[in-house]
Amino acid sequence: MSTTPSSPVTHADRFARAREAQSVALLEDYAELIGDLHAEMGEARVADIAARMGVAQPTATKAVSRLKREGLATSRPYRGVFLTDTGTALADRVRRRHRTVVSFLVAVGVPEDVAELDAEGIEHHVSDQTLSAFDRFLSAGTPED
Amino acid sequence: MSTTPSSPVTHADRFARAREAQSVALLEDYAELIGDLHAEMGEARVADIAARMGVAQPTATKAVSRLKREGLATSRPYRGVFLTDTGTALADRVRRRHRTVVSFLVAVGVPEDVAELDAEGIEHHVSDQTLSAFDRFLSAGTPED
DNA sequence: TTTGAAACATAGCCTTGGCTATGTGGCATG
DNA sequence: CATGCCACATAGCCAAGGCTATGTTTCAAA
Repeated sequence: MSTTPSSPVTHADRFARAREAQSVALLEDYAELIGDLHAEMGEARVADIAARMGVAQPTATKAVSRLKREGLATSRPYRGVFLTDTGTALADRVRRRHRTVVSFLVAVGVPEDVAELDAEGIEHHVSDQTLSAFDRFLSAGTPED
Repeated sequence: MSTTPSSPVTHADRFARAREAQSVALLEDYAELIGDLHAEMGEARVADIAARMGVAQPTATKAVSRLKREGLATSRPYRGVFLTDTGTALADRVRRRHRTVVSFLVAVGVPEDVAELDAEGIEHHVSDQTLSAFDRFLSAGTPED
């Protein structure tokens, strides 16, 4: 009664969604990073992935396995890691979303370094609809751009 | 140039912080929920906690154990769960932050239901500085309030 | 061509946060 | 006052995402 049981979206639903988002967050980050490494140095080595993510090398290896299992990346032993088309699309989408979130936070008065820090966590929970709102806010706020 | 590698705050640092935030996120949610249940029904039973969080009952029990271990809650077997002063303070802080985030999202054009959904994940990654910016934005945007 | 260091893989362990199945305590009701 | 049901606890399992320690490849340099 107190929880408006007739509501289509329950408290529990929201938590379930947040849990879901969190479970794909790391995959998104790894995919984006691999894309960045390819752009910056022409290839993505496990050692570089580990260094950039701030994790031990076996942790990066395990993450790559998960990416492969999800169809986002490919790799052969002792060679670099490559994104599949799906993985590349994901990386691009994540990168764009990240930039939008950071720009948006800065636009509403968050210091750049703080925006960069917070965006890393926030971005994974920003739905398409919210992202659109951010985009609209940005284009409305910078007509002289 | 896209990732400003010369920055004192590295890519890895940001991920570490996001990981940190995620590890306390659930504790925050459980604490807030227990506070809500006390406010709504005078007590917080494990069964209600589980139902609201959308998890099985043993999962809620385990979460309560963690809360107790962290000094946020107390409980005796087969009795309700109670927040400590620290837990209450945390719950209040989380609740206020949640409301601010939702209000802010709505203020920038996100539909209410979507704001509610996204806030559940976003709020845990909003730093004090970013929260202040949201507050400032809200008071600036509603001078007639 | 050998070899040694760096890069990578693998094994095995931990914690967290889910789950199901099953044991136990508390309390209302017959 | 007995007993059955519901609430809760406990045991044991799983996957994810960390870690260290230790094999295995690769490659460049001697």
